[in-house]
Amino acid sequence: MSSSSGQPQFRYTQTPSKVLHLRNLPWECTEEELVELGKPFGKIVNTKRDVGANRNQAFVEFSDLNQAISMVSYYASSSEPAQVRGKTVYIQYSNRQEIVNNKSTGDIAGNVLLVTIEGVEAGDVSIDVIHLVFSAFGFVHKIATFEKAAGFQALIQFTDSETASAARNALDGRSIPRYLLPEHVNSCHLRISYSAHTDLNIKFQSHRSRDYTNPYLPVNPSAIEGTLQPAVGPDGKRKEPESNVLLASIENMQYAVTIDTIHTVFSAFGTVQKIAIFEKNVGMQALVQYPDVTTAAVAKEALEGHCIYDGGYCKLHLSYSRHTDLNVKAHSDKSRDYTIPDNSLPGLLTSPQVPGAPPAAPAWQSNPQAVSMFPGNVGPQTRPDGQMAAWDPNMRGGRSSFPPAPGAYPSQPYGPSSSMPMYPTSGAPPPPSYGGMQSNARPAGSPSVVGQPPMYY
DNA sequence: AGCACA
Repeated sequence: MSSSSGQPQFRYTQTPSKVLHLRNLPWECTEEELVELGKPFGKIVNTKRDVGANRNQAFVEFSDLNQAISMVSYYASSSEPAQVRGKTVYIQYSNRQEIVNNKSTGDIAGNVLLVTIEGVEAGDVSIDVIHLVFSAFGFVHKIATFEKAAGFQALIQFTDSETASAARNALDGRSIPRYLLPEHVNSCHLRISYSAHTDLNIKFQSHRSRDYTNPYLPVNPSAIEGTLQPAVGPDGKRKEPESNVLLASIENMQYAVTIDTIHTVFSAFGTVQKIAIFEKNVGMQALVQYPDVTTAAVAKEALEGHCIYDGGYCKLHLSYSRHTDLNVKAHSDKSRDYTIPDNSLPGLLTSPQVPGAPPAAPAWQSNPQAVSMFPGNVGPQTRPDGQMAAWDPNMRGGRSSFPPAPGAYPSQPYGPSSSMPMYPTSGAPPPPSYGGMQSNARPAGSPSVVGQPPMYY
């Protein structure tokens, strides 16, 4: 099994922030010590201590970004590390832009309620039911739901604390009416306190979050948030830390591009773990997860600006996603998780999973899904019956093309000689190793047609 | 030695 192999990945290239993340702090490091540490570089206006499982991390926020930059820069080049009580302290930019002190005990009335729904699974209570229940007390602006150790929780934003208080007083300790819940739910007590939030930051309408004040907010197709637009830093430059997950935008989509197409294309560079596709305006986007950043970087470099099909069709644009591990259904029309065996497709050539066996071989050695989903030589014009050829394990290296969805081709814009898609070599194994930094060299057997002129543009 | 509340 190759479930997201490796350790959690940390980003070493970080966007500057006036908030710094400090770790390896001594036990019970005081706020004064933190302020003292930052004093040579600027004014620390906020801190948050006792962060992390060991409570030995902290955040400090400078009044100005440049002060934070100077501190990070100083210790990056200093021979003496930052220290507190003689203990080396490791300093990085935080991945947030400000410290939010959440020392609310839940008793200070605010316009946002924190609702814990006891005794239910997250899937039992829909966001629409929550909305219905709490709308009885006033306009619900936003809802965000999440699962924590405490259980299924929701943040519910009202206009003001008076409305929130009314809802809290009426509903705390009560239950959601049974008729609004699945039959198997027996008890459903609400425990309500106040959140320290005043305005929730909802990025997408999804099954877990809603913004009722903004009907134009994009709908998130599969709860994959925050990856659709590359983030833009304060200076307007794209900040795009490397990631093992690529975001592929497909432009000029004259032909149908399926998950299988994506899988075949990207498998040329390594094991594809997961894929999610979704529509974006008129085009299409895909998130493609590799086991590691290096593989993703190679694929990104090799594929950027190239076309899946000859003739400038289905041009790929790659960027790094902020995701590192996609949360997708194993086998739906919009997603695949190749890291878990798919038993729903009998006849699919899946290598037997022996307990304790070494992880699956790299994609170029054995990629059953990719190969099996691409029976060879099934081209748009090559099968008059329009049927997919049966999978033939011996059919390796043959040219194949992607059978388009019926009606996907409004016309045949070019002749047979040029109609060969670019990535049909499902059976032609790429070289055993792509480890060498061949930079611009396209790996043999990677998306290109054997015996055809190169079709990269 | 690795990020706070989704």
